[in-house]
Amino acid sequence: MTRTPLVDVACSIARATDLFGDAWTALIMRDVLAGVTRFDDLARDLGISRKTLAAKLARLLDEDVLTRETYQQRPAREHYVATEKGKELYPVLLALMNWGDRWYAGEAGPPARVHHLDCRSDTVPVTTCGNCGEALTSDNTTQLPGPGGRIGPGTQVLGPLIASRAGARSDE
Amino acid sequence: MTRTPLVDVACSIARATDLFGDAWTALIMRDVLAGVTRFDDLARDLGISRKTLAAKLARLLDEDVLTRETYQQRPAREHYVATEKGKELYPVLLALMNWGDRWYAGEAGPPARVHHLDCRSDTVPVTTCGNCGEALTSDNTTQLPGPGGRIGPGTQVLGPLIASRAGARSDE
DNA sequence: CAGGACAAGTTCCCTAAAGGAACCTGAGTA
DNA sequence: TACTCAGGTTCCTTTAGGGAACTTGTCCTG
Repeated sequence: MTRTPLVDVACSIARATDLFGDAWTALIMRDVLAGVTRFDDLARDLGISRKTLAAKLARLLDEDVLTRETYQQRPAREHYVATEKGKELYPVLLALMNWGDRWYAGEAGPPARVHHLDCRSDTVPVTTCGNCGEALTSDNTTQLPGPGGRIGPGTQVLGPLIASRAGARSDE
Repeated sequence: MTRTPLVDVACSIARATDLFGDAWTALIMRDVLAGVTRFDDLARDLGISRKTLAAKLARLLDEDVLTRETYQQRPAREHYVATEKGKELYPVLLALMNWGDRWYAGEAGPPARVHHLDCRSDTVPVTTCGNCGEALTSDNTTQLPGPGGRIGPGTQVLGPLIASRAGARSDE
């Protein structure tokens, strides 16, 4: 497939997407965070080919999103556990799930509910501003170049966009 | 590649992932929501092959995430605009970007900042409980089967998981 | 009014990543 | 010693994605 390597693109979405942007990684992380952590269970639950699963897990270990931990000594078995970095993918999963629920839940309603243990109620995740707590939307926010900003594929948007929001057009 | 069709799996993450879980769709949506809406601009900005871009856009139109709108009459040109459904993907992008920033921003810092227009400050998105407003994490939430729940690949987790959080293991 | 520029795709060929399914290996345990 | 199970590998085939050139319909300019 010769995917364009997105890692070195100066855009955090691109970087995250490079890892997370395939059909399986999100589902693997969902399962791992939900407690399905063993190779065979993952393979069975996801219906993924064992080969692909092995590759994905290797990548996730490599990226330090998952670690392998021994969960029993006698026949020495290991399973996969989310690291801090892995756990922080949870908001991404929630957002994805929430969107899927809103737009694809059939008449039967969403297939799963998220229950917030602290307030003891089923919850709908809302992405809010860390400052004021208000919900963030594409309309009430703008992207501005940050300290690490630079021009390159996938970021050329920044320059022109800032310059003029309307007729953005990057010459090469 | 013969990807397993995830659409009919009873998991909203899977459904969302089926559309969103490829390297490009997230980046296309980022650009469209940021104001890069024309075919050529997208192709140039993303460094995506025109063929793939055409395919992705067709899919997004098909899914009603984007619409085509005429933006000038004289040489009759159209561009792509996010629908309501498309705009609601924004939280997913924010979560992805936030994660990328936290874990992949180099010494230079994140490449872009999100500015919240309402409170006039650069913001960090937080995924919170729609009820109590507290931040949601994988530790303070559980997934419970919803009204549309059913067993199948990618959802088999629900049964065992609910039954016992520890030794989950789905027999077939 | 011919020639070039643009925007927006489409077509062709090639490569590599995903799927399927069988095979492998090392440690219990009957 | 034979069997089972967890956790992977290996081999082969299919196909989405990359690159880049080609196409079509409209302007614009000399």
